[in-house]
Amino acid sequence: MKYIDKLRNSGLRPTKQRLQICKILFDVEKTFHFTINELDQKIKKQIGNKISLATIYNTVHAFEKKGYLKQIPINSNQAYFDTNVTDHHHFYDLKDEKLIDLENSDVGPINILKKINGKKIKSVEVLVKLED
Amino acid sequence: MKYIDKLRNSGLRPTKQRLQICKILFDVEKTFHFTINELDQKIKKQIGNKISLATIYNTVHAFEKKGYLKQIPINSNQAYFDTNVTDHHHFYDLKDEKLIDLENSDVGPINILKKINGKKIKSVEVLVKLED
DNA sequence: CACCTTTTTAGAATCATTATAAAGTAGATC
DNA sequence: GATCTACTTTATAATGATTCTAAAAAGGTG
Repeated sequence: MKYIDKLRNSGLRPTKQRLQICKILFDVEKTFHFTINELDQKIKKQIGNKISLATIYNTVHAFEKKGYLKQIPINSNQAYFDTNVTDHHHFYDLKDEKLIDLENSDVGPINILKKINGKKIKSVEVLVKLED
Repeated sequence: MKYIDKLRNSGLRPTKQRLQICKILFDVEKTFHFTINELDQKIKKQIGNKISLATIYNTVHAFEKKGYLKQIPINSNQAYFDTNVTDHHHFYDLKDEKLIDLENSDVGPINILKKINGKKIKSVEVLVKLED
């Protein structure tokens, strides 16, 4: 029920596929990071059936637009998404290609002094790359 | 001469193509941001002749590895490189898809409190996304 | 010059992502 | 619940950046 309302309130029809993806993404204790490919695997394993890749892309992008997911800026050959949409940062382990959350309190306040005319700040993201 | 030495000192043979790319990347007052595609265009325009795309990729990656370039972490369909390898940060204008330098002094010190066992910090990069 | 290694190159291959357009479904209206 | 319309899903093709391949070219050393 909760996801039906969530989707309806965002102007997204609560289709079977979207509800299944919601279940996988949001029906867990902890937030997590994923790629489209990893999500596809998870759907196959947990739901049994398969959802078309195009639908997965569509849904993830729709959720991102609605603010239910965010994309994490890293140089990778594929896009990483985060179910934690609160203001926080990341470690990126270059060797394992894994992301680790960095709480805001682990970084401290960041005050951007420079201003750009006519533009406003949408987000401030810190990426800390790790090596061995 | 200076680029010949620079390349030799890094264990890279100073080939015609590498020297031409050095000229374009480092023979200018200001540092700048570029994509492979933009670099390719610039080579065609400034040098006249064409360097194979594969060579441009190879060279840029070699220079990155040697620390003469760095890649900027943003979510884009293509990789952005920076000729400024000093410790600094970026604005990313989401509308224009343009990068703007953010000096360290415009951000202030960032102290990462969290430690990850067995890993050390290679870089700390701040990306500030801008919207209208 | 002769030799060996590194580099360049065109073109093919790869792989994530996006577009297409046909079939299916949700939700409103009667 | 039948009907209609707009929104979704889907398989598949298309795109586009990047990487691979393997043959030709060039650098460097003796």
